Amino acid sequence: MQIYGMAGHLIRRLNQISTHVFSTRMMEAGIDLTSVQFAALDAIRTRPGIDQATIATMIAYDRATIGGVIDRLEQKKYVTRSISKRDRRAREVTLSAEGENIYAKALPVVVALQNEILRGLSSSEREAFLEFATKTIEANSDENPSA
Amino acid sequence: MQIYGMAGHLIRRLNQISTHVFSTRMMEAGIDLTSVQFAALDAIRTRPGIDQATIATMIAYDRATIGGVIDRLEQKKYVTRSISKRDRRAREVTLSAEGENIYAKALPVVVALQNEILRGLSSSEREAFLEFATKTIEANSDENPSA
DNA sequence: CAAAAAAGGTATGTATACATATTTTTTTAT
DNA sequence: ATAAAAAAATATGTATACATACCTTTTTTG
Repeated sequence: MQIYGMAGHLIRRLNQISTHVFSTRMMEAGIDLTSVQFAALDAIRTRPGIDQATIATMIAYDRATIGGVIDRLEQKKYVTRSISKRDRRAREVTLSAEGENIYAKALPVVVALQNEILRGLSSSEREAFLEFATKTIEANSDENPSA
Repeated sequence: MQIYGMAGHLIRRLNQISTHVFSTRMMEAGIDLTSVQFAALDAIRTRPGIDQATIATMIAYDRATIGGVIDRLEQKKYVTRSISKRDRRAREVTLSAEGENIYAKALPVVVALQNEILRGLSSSEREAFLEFATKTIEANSDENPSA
């Protein structure tokens, strides 16, 4: 087993843990949202009437995935979708009242669970970790803006 | 947008970058392996005749996912699967000659791309990052051995 | 302005990723 | 030794995740 100490393996495990903490805490709070769905709600809330391609860019996903995510948010009545009058290719997505409610309910839970993900690190270590992560992401975006 | 600085979001982006670098470099090298498939080959190579549940535990996946991964490795002729004589529930998985070859071809590529993922960090920062990641994973495994 | 390029969305296909249920087989407990 | 519990696979269902192709609409360009 040569892979245990590799960056790729460790990062995948971190993401696995992060996702697990997220779903556990949301479930406990009685909130039916995945982390992508929450991120999408967050983007839509910031820019009401946003189109799907912009949501995808903002939260770093591809259009196809976001299409499916918005489908499910629409099914749950958290967002509404309508064809834009300015650009008939685009769908304008907006939070419903239920969407605002679930977002307000979820936000404190989501904020609280962030430190839980990094449990095991001290405050200063957490800060350093997040800084290294940010730097890594920036470096890779510079190299490959499409990724 | 409240999510940009959150641990969960940054970790997902890291994983996205990591996966992207992995597939790009493997593709360039003419190797048809995903990161999970490589991890599985690595585990099988370490313990020839290993069963799927043990593979899953070693590389931190669930059995259902690994079942599909082994299916695809078998289709590509990189592994062989047979019912264990000691335990007829279990499938003994072993690398084929082609599997050994592709592993040998892939390993240097995989090793080389690890630092590329963390480009943007200095050597000492890379080391610190990997240490923080390891610590985080350990802390979460202690809290939740099943995760 | 008409052809070409680009952009938004959807469709399709592949590969995770994991929860839950089911089947088969083995192990444990009485 | 037998019923019960546990374990290994597989099956099923849901949700990413992303590449590629396609359709429609808009923008750009000659």
